[in-house]
Amino acid sequence: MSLVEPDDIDGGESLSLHQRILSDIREKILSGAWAPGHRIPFEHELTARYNCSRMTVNKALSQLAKAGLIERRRRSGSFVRQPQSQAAVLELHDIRIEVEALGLPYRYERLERLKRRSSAEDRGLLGLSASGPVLALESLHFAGERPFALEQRLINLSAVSEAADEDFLDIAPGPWLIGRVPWSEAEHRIRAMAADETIADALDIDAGAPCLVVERRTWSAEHPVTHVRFIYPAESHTLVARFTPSQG
Amino acid sequence: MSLVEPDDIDGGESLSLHQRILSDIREKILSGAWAPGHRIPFEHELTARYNCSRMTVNKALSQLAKAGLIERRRRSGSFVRQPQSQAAVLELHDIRIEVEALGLPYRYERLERLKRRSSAEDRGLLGLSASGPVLALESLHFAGERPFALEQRLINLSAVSEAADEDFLDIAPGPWLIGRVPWSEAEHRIRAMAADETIADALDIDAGAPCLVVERRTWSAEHPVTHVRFIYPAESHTLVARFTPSQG
DNA sequence: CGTTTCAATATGTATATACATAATCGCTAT
DNA sequence: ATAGCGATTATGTATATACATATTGAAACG
Repeated sequence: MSLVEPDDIDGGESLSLHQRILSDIREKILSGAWAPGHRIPFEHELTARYNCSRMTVNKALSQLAKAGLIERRRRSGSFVRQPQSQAAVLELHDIRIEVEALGLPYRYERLERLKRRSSAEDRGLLGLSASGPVLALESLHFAGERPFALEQRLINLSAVSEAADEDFLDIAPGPWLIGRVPWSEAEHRIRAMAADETIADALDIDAGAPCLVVERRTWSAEHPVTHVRFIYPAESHTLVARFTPSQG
Repeated sequence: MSLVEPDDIDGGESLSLHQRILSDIREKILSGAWAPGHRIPFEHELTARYNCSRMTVNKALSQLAKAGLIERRRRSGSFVRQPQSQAAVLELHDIRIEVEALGLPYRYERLERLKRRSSAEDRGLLGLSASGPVLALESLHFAGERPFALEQRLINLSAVSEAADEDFLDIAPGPWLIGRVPWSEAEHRIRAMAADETIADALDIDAGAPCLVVERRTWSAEHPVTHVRFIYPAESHTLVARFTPSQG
C-alpha cells in the first residue's frame, strides 16, 4: 500500500516533485487501487513519504481537488470522490483547418449580407433583451468542389460595431471575430435535422437528408456577440470529443 | 491603468487575496482592457500593488497560465494570449435523469443480450487488438410512452467479467458500469444519421428520418471497457455544451 | 442523559527566503 | 561587424514557518 519506495524518489525523471506526487495519486485513483471513498494519506504522511515540505504536498492535493478527483475535508482528511458526472472536452476547430486536415482545398463564399434592426427571432437567438442593429450573414464553406457546411450567422452590432464596415467577401466571419473580440463564454447546441428545400439546395444534397447542426452563442463580458449555426451534411461530419478526467 | 487603488484592497468581500488577484486579472483580459499580447505587470509589481508576497502572486499567475489565459516567459514577463482554440465542456447526463428533467416518466427495456467472441467489427468499435469474449446489449429508453433513445452497447468481458452474470433486465448498463468500473478516458463521436428500417422500427419513427448519434468509447487504465451508441430521434434531443474559458 | 465547551487535528492561506533556470542585454575580444 | 561571454532579470520550484478555520471527539457540566 505504499505510494513509492523512499529510494525510488530520486530515481525518476526530471519531473518536479509536485508533478510526481500529482501523477502518483492520480494513477492510484484511476487504476482503481484507491476506490471512491478511500481516504488519501494525510498531508503530513505524504510529506514524510516524499520527504518534502507540506506546501508541496498541499499544492498537489489542492490541484487534485480542483480537478474534482478528490474531496478535502478539514479535520477529516482527503477522500477519493465518486466518479464525477461525465464531461467531455469538445474541440471546435476552424472550418478551414478542418477541411485542410482532410487534404482538400478550402474555399469560402459569402452568400448574403443584411444589416437590419433585430427581429424578435434575432433577439431570441442572440439573447438580447432590447432591439438594436444586427448583421445577418449567410455563407458556404467548401471542401474541394462540394459544399462542406452552411453558415448562418448573426452579429450584434451594438457589441461589435466595426463589423458594419466589413463586407465579409474575403474573410469568413469566424476568423474575423476571433482575435478582434475577446470572448468570455459560449454555449453550443448540437442536434440532427432534416434538410429543408433551401438548405438542401445550398448544400447540394437531397431535401429531407439528415444534417448535423451546431449552434454557438458567444458572449463577451456579459454582452451577446454573435450567434452562428453551422449545418453539415451528415456524411461529411463527425464531432469528436475526448475526455480525460483531470487537467494535471 | 491601475488594477485597484491601494485603499480598495481591504474593501472587498471575504475573498482570499489569491482569488482576488485571479479574478481581477481575468476580468481585465476578458473585458478586453488588456488585449492579446499585452504584458501583464511583473510579479514584483503585483506584489507591491496588492501588498502581498511574491508566492501569492505567483500562484495566481501560474493558475491563469494553466488555464491558458496568459503565457509566461522567463526574463520577459507574462503576456495575454491570443484567444485559444475553442473548447466546450459537454455534459453527458444519465438518460434517466435527462428524461425525468423533462417531467416525463422514465422506463428502460432491454431488447437483446448476446454473449459472443468479439467479431472484427466489435474489436474495431472497442479498440481491442486480440479476440475475446464480449457482451452485446440492445436496449430502449422511454420518455413516457415514446421511445427516447436506442442504446447499442458492447462490453469487453475481459475487462469487466462480472457483467457476464448480469442480465440487465432491471438496470441499464450505463448506471451499472458507473461506480463499478473506474474509467480514465472516454472518446465521443457525434453525428447525424438517417434511420434505417431496424432503427426506425425500434424508435417508432419513419425510415429515413434524421437521428442524432452519440457514440462513446471508454477506457479504464489502458483497457477498453465499453462502446456504446445512443441513437436519438432528431426532435427529441439536443446536446448542450457550455464553455467558460478558465477554471478559477 | 443530553448539552456545552474545549482542545486536538487537518486543511487553507499567506509570508519570507533560497536557489535553479531560461532568456535577454550589453560588453568585450576577435 | 560579430561571435561569444557573463551579468541581469523574471519566472519556476521548494522550504520552513505562522496563523486562521472548520470539524471532530472527548471531557466537563447541568
